[in-house]
Amino acid sequence: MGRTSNAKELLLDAALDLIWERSYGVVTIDAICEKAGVKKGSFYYFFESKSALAVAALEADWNDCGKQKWDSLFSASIPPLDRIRNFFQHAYDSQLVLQKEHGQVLGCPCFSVGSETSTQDETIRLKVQEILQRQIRYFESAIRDGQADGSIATGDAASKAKCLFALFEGSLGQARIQNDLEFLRVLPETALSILGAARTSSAA
Amino acid sequence: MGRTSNAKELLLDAALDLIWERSYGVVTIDAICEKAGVKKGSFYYFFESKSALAVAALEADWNDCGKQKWDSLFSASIPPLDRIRNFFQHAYDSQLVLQKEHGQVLGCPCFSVGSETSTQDETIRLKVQEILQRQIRYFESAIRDGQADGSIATGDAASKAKCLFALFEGSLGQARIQNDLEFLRVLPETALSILGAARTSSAA
DNA sequence: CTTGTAGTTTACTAAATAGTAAACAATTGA
DNA sequence: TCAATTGTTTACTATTTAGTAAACTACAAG
Repeated sequence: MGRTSNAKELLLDAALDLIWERSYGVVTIDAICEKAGVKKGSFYYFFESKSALAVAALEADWNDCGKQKWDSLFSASIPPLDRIRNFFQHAYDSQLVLQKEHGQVLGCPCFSVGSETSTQDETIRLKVQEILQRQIRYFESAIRDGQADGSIATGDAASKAKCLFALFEGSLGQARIQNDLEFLRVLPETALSILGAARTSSAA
Repeated sequence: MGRTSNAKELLLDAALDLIWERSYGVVTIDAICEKAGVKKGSFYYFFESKSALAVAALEADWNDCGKQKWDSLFSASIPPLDRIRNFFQHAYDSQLVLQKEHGQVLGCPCFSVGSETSTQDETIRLKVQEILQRQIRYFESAIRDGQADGSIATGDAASKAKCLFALFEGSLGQARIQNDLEFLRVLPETALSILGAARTSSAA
C-alpha cells in the first residue's frame, strides 16, 4: 500500500550511465538526480549515499543485463572455443555501439569504477570483486570444457581464465584511454592462440 | 635572480603520491598542497589547475624515474626473453614494496588515471597515451630482438607487444581491485609462454 | 646595499555539494 | 471514505572547494 514509484530504477540507470561515461568521482548526486529526473529528497529516500547507489547500480546491471548476456554467450550448447571467440567478438560489437552513441570508447564500468575506488571505498571494492569473479568463472568453465573435448591445451584452467580476463580488461582499458577500438579487434584470435587452440595466427 | 624554491617539485611529488594511492577525482588541490607543505597561492603560482599538475606530475615521474628503470630493465645487453621476464618480476617486486608501504596494492598510476579521466580531460588523456606508448615500444623492441635470435616466435611484434601490455595492465588493475598481488605472481611465465618461448608451462 | 625579480602568504569570494527536515501528495486496503 | 503508508517536493544549512588579489619576503646581481 502507499504510493508507487520507479524513481529507484531511474536513479540506478542514470547512475550507471553517468559513472560509466565519466567516472565515479566526478559524478555528483545532483547530476545523477537531474539525469534521472528525480529530486534529491527522493534520492535520499532510496539510498544512503552515492557509494550505496553505485553498489546497487552495479548489482542491478548484472541482474538485469549482464547475467543473461553471459549465460547466452557461454551457453553449454556452444562449442567451448566458440563461446570464447563469440564473447570477445560481442565485446567488440557492443563497444562499437557505445562508441557511436557516446562519441567515445567507454570500456568496462565495473573494472573502471573498481580500479578508481578500490583504495577508498571498501563496499564498492567488494561488489566489483564479486561481479568480476562471477565473470571469470564463465571463462574457467569454458576452458575446462575445451580441455575435456581436446580443443584447449591442458593446464590450470583457473590460471588461464584469469590470464584471459586480465587481457580482456587491459585491452578495454587501453581502448578507453586511446579512444580506439583497434585493441579489441584482434582479441578473438589472440585469446584462442593463448589457449593453445588449433588455428594459431599473428598475435601469439 | 630572485627567490629560489623547490615547491614545484614538492607539489609534483605530492600529487603523484596522492593520485596514485587514491584517485585523480577524489584528490583536491587543498589536499595536495597540504601534503606538499605548500600554500595554495604557491600552487597557483606554478600550475594553472589540477589537470595541468597531473600532466606535469606524470611526465616528471617518467623523466625522473620511469625512463631509467625501463632503460635498464630492457637493456640491449640482456637476452630479450630475460628482459621481459625481469620486467614482470620487477613489477611484482615493486608492487610488493608499495603494498607494504601503503597497506594496499596500488597498480599503475598512469593507466589508472588515464582510464579514470580519459572521457573528461583530453590533456591528461594525451599525456597518458604518450607515456603508455613509450612503454609499449620497449616490449616491441625486445620482441623483435627475440625474434631475430630465434627465442621468440615470428609474427607481428607490435601486436604481440600490445597484447603483453594489455595483459600487464589488466593484471595490475585486477591486483588493485582485489588488493592481492597473486595476479602478478605468474606473469613472468605467462608472458613468456604467450610469446611462444621454448619453456612453456601452466598458464598458456 | 639596493633594486628588481621570483616566490610566499593571507584572507577572501563565489560556487558547488552533501545532506536534512518537514510539509505535501498519491495510493490502497480496511 | 478515510487512515495508514509510501513516496515527493521544497527550501534550507553547513561544508568543502576552486580560484583570486594583494601585501609581503627573500634573494641575487649589479
